[in-house]
Amino acid sequence: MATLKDVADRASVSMSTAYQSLIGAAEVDSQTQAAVKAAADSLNYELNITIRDVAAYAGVSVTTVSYVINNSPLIKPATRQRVRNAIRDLDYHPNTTARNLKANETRMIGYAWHVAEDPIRRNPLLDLFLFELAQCAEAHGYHILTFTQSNRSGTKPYETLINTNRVDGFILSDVTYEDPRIGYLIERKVPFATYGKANGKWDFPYVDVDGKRGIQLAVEHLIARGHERIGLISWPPGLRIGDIRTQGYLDAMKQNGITVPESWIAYSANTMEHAAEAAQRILTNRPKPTAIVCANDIMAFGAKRYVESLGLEIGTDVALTGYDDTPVAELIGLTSVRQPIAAIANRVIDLLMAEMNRQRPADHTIMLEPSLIIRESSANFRRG
Amino acid sequence: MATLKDVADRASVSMSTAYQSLIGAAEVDSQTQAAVKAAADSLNYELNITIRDVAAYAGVSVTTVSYVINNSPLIKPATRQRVRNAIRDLDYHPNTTARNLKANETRMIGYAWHVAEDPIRRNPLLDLFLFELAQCAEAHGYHILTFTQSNRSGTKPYETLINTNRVDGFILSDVTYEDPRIGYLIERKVPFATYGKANGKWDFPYVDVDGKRGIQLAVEHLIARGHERIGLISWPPGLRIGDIRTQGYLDAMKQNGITVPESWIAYSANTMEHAAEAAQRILTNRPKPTAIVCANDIMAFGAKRYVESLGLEIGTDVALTGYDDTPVAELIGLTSVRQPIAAIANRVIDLLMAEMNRQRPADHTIMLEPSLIIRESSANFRRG
DNA sequence: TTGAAAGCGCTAACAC
DNA sequence: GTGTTAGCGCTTTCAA
Repeated sequence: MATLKDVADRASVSMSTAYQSLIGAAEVDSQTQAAVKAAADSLNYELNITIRDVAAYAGVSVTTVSYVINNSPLIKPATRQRVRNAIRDLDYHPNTTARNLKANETRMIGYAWHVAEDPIRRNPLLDLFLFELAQCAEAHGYHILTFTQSNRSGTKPYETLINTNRVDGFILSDVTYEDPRIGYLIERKVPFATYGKANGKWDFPYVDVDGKRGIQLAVEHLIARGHERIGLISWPPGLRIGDIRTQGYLDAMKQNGITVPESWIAYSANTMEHAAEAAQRILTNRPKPTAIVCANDIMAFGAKRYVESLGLEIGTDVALTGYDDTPVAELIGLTSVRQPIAAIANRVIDLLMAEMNRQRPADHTIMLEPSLIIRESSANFRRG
Repeated sequence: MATLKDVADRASVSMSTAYQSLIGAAEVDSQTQAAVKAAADSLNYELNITIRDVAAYAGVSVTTVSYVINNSPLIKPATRQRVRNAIRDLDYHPNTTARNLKANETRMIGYAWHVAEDPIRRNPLLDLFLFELAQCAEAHGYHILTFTQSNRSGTKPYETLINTNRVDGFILSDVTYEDPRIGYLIERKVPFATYGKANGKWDFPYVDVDGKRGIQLAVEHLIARGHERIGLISWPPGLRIGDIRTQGYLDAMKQNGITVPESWIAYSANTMEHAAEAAQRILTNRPKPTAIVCANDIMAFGAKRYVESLGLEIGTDVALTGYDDTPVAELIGLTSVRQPIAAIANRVIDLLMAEMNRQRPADHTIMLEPSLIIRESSANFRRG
């Protein structure tokens, strides 16, 4: 392949003129432009500025240009300036692929989220999380490659991406207790960091949010508002996240000296209908509970439906809290526990960056605090 | 850098044994393993199977291996099989970066969505859309690079990605009337396809959903249910998408011989509060409208709030329809217009693939049909 | 039908 | 401080 210099030489113009001509700049008269274009054609040259063009333009070697690009302190200021000017004049941008080949890296981070067949198990916070993730990654010179992963695909998509050198590392979310991806990535020695903790047997960097604390915030808020008979709707025992939230409720109640009869707790599948039934079971207690804490926003929504079907008012007759602070919580004025999405993304990227530099910090398991967003659903308690 | 063959020679074992030893296979006795590892160490070799290792293992040249990888018909079946075995035995995977450098492509597609400061303008369907996008791209051997783009960033992020050879093309969504990204990409001759139409002056491939038709579906459904006095809540005129939906309503009413007084139409900003006020304005008409069509789900939610505050029942006293079929619509039983997300993603990727092969089909502007998801909010009409 | 070798654009050891 | 040059792993022309 010919270079820009070859074209310039053949057309008997400066490299600058050749470049200007090829980009069709108005500064160059049309006759010269035509001559240069003819020269380029005859050499079968297509405009594509490389490090060699910059070197030729600046009258230095490619090494020098490379050093300038990479901010090496070796280069004399005058030379550096000359190269910088060349880079500017030719609008040069280093080719990432070539760099990556040389460095054997991609500066790409793989991320997949779960798409369940169950439509209710969607990912309402994906837009926020992914945006933050991408932003943090970009701040470190990386980009996010989003790929697909069905429920049954296991480690396959990860394998492929690693084997074809598509990514340097991964961010995982929706981590399960015995997540096969974690074992696999550890074995393959591929850097990764997760949002969510696993079983504790593996040692790997993760960020988690204190789910116990989240529920405690909700319970304590209700107690402060004067509630004492507080029910709980949560997932049936066995699910890590559900167990943690249930425990948070039990702990908070105990700490406040409230004895919880079994009938204040109702387990529910993750649908409005089941949650509505769960609310019904709780509210048949006498005396009737005045508040219900829910393990997520969907369940809270179901509970709300049931309460309103009784002709009672949410926030006044029965207080309600959710979890996750999904858009629906804002919409229906539901007090909900918010996870610090931006902070999670930041920290998990930080952890991954450390992994990729093969320097795992001592504190590579990070626990973040949730916060309670108070809305109308728990605002005004009319003491019965 | 030494090759696997060098290591095998130094340890006086076969390449197969050398490979097995280095991956720590149980089949190789520990003494041999140690010897091979020592040889690798002394050569400063790190296991990394390249096309040259495969060639050496199969006793052919790299050219032959390359041909096999790329399914060239030139290779004799026996040779092909030998190479295939070598690839299998060494678990070889071609390095994508090297291929990309050679081919001057990345097999990456850039995609960014809008993240507005306004939290209500979130992207509740991103999880679906992005998943479908990634899936279709992967079927073509491409991956999605998600990057960030604030409201004010204009074409900058696109520029950077192009200049650094990060992507081969783009998918755009949230396209505005005079979207600067479109002009820029056309000028730079970078392949792209959009979800959403622009002003019509530019010629580029896009997929759009017939918004007029969507509203018509809603109106016709309501009329079929016996409604005649049907109001509309939409964005104030001037927004492309809003204007289309408003027009859909006007057309459908006209086609059904219903004259629409101005007071049946209320414009609203995209919040529940404004939509509630809009609903109020509509419902002060006498005789009172029995149904309200909304330009999106958020507005429908606001309208629902107002209707219920009147002690009226949605679906029985006042029918309501939304648009977008966001998760909230399902949750509250809102009849809503659904865009065919999977089909959109499929078609837009198809269009982009064609662009990247520099072969734009004649039908490169595609209009897809929405569908109406009927739920309780328009289910039972009690004729006044 | 297969192989030798040039080269994609870049980095960095080594030489001067 | 700067230049020469050998690769990174792959594809592909040209030759045999």
